[in-house]
Amino acid sequence: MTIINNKGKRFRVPDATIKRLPLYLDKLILLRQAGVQEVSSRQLATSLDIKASQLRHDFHYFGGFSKPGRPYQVDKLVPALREIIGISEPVPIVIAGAGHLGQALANYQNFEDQGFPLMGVFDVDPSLIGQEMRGVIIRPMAEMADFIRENDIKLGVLTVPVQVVQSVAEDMVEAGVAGLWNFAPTEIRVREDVIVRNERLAVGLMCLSFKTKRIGESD
Amino acid sequence: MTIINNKGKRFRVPDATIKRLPLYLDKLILLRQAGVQEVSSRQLATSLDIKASQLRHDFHYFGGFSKPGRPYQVDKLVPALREIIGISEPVPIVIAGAGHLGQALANYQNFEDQGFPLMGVFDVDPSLIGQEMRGVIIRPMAEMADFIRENDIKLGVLTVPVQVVQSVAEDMVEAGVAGLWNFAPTEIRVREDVIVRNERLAVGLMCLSFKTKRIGESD
DNA sequence: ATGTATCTGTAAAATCACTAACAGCATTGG
DNA sequence: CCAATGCTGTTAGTGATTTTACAGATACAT
Repeated sequence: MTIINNKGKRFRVPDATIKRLPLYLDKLILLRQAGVQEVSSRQLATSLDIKASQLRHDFHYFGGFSKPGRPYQVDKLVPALREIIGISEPVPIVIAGAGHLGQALANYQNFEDQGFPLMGVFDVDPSLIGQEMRGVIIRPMAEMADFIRENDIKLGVLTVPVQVVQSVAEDMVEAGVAGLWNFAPTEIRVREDVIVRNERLAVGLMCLSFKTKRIGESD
Repeated sequence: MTIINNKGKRFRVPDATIKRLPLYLDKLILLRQAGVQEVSSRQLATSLDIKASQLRHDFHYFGGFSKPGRPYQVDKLVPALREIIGISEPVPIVIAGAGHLGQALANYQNFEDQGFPLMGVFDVDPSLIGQEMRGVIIRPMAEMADFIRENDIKLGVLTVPVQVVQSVAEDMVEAGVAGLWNFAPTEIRVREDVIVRNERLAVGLMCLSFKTKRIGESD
């Protein structure tokens, strides 16, 4: 139910396919780091717990990822998927909140590898300000808005306490951010053209627990 | 495509519905914390970006969550969903790796609220061992296996570096864990009756970035 | 009381997604 | 050069999910 335009043309691609593209890309980047050059639809699919035919079906919407008879080439596929997903250019991010979670995310090498360089980290705690993480210095929260404007940052990560997340989110939006990644366990209200992704970690735990209790049940 | 048994009876419930139940529960727990007592299908659904009819359809598989004409009662719904998901009893967890991410998760009050009390945190770093977080003391990694056995822990969280995650995962499985929540950006191989959930945070960032670039496009 | 608005439960219809199957290309080994 | 193998691209068929639509219940205001 989604439309993609590639060089002016318009395709209609199922939502379910769109949702899988980032999974493919993530896995392919891991493979590339491991030095793998070629991967068949079966290899890639089974490692993601889907059928090979589905993967080929997904790729078929975009076409030309490989020649018939030859497996996919990781080096070709990664940029192609990045292009489709819309992250062929690096997408810089900032993090608000340099607590444990903020620092954990800031130290997560993978974001950089996946095309999301960390440009700034902000906090109100004077004992944190000035510390450096991966070459990024923690700055006072008061400087965040200007920094976002000056560097044209479009994605903001919220790892601040739940009490202040609404206000920080508003600052970010005001400064021009187009997407918010919210780790606080609460809803935030912003302009409706701003995309909010609420990361509810507890939901992951529930799914995991659910599955462990159904081992061996008939289907 | 999944079968649920409730008091001896067997129902057939779509996977898609099952996947939404934890989202409902998470949201309802937030509402309960906010003091909300009643919620209509529309209110609950729109806050989760789905149609109200779908929510009612989902609940219909289990039945009896409300009387026709009256909205759902949060206090009734929360335990009912916990029961269905299989987490009506608290599910204790342990965390391996007390780095930033491990500490962030350990300090996440919400897990406790959602029925996943943290029983132990383990690390190899002597400077961390002995520190206390939310009443839980960081212990030496060497004690983890025995602790898991003695306390019959079934869920393990892996926030250790990628180089050692495979080995730590094996220790956990050996000690009796049934589910692993892996935050390391790599695949882990374990007995096939053990459930592994790979938390790929970068995938979330990709989805978010993707959406921000399609604002206003037709459908 | 009675009308109105709001709500859920439910079944049927419409939409969407997945899978199986196979044609045809590429490579390898004899 | 030919057969065997492994691979993708593609389509048609099947299965699953979502949406629509509405009946019947409840509460509230007048």
